Amino acid sequence: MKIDPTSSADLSVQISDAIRDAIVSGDLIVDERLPSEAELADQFNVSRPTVREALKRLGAQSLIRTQRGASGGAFVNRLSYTDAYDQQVTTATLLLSMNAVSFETACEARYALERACAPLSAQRRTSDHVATMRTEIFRQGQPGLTDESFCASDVAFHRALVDGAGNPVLSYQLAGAVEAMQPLMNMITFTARSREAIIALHSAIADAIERGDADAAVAGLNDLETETLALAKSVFAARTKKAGEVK
Amino acid sequence: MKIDPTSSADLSVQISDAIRDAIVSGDLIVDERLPSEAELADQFNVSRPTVREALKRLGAQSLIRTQRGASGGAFVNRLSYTDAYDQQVTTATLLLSMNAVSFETACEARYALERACAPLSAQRRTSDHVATMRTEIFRQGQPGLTDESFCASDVAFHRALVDGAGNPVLSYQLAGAVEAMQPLMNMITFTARSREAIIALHSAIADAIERGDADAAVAGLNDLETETLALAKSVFAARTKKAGEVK
DNA sequence: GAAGATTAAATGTCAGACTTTTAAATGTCA
DNA sequence: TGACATTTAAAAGTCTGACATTTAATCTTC
Repeated sequence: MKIDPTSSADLSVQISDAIRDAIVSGDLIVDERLPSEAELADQFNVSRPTVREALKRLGAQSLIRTQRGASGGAFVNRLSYTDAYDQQVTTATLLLSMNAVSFETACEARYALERACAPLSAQRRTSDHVATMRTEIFRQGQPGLTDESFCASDVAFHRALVDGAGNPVLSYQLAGAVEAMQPLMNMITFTARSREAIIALHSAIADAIERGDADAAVAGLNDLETETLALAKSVFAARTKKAGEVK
Repeated sequence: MKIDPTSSADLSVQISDAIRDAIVSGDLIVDERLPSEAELADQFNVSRPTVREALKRLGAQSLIRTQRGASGGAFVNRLSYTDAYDQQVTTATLLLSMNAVSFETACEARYALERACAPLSAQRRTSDHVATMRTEIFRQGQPGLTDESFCASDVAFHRALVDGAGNPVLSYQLAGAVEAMQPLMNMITFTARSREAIIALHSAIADAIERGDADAAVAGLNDLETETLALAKSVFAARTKKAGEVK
């Protein structure tokens, strides 16, 4: 690992890049301990704060973890599904909120991806997954549930559906699509009637998944997408009209 | 934005969390300038290096960007699709390589997701997308192409297919699934015959997309998945046998 | 008014010291 | 001998204060 002191790039960037490359290429293997900050500073011929800035950057991407105390230090981190999942969700959420992605676009992407999981889920889901879906459906029917809680339960329902496919890579990929939609969904007010409609569709989907009927599950997701889209459209239309009246 | 000096968490972590929350919640808006490092150090009652570490972490996640010089500083960054795309690809690649994900699992996830895009792509693809697919198919047929280049072209083909759906959120989500597979694909040696088979399937898919035939496109992807899986299985089997002989 | 020189503000870097955490080595006692 | 307390040292975390570098705005001069 070497850096180029004549390069215009910041030293700490060069250092974090060098270490990142070593990790990605496999030169540094999982759980291997990096030299201490002081040693790294020596090796790269920079000061310790500069090394630290580089390490912080790597830590932010879960590429390393640090431990204090004797026999502590920076260790190459095994990127767990949970870490990747979390990163994925925050990135997707920010992407959607910062780029004014339309409800339609996000919704389309989400349901397209979920339909991809449905056949696998119908085939492999365990009873646990079905139970979770049922539980969430029941929760969604409880009176007095806030819109936020309703949305959160909706996310949990869809996660169970996706996890039912039994493919962790798929679950990870879907994390962003499913969870990042929540802030957008939270902008919707659910009337008692629209909740009823959604719950009915959820039940149909859960039934299909339980009896291993892939086609019915896909069809159910299609219906749910149509319903969600129509609901959003009517809510936004009402809001625009109201804004016009106020003006 | 406040931090709790009695908390056991590292100060720089608390600071980066506080700023991150401010960005995610919308308290800080895109392109807004943060106070200078010295001012932040004052506000949080910490030293400048501590603030800098926090900022580096945020920079690593593309949440902020920094500029040197007068009227420089840290600015809230609009997370672009390209930034998100890149992050997604590196995370997915690392996740696969560090967790010994089987070829089958990754392959299944990838094709499931691609099949989700196919119908949309068949409906909306522009002539550009079709042209890209044709170009890559042609390239794949060139003699003397290395296995790596063949894989890279394969990725380009599939990206065009996905982009054809005209949904940037979908393209972003698929980035990880498509590109992270490449290192796994690179482990495969492609014989002339297996290349021929793949190219034929690619052509069939491109044809289907061009004439707007969603079902045929999905079927083509199915065939391609089967072919890829069989190919991988035979390659790995041959390798295992060879290793056994050597022993 | 435009080109160039100056200035000031901000990040980037350095050096060295101190604090806190933590595991391991050491010591003590039953 | 073995379990428990104590010491110790290594490492990350933090602070202070300084200097270097970059860059936009301002000032100066023609």
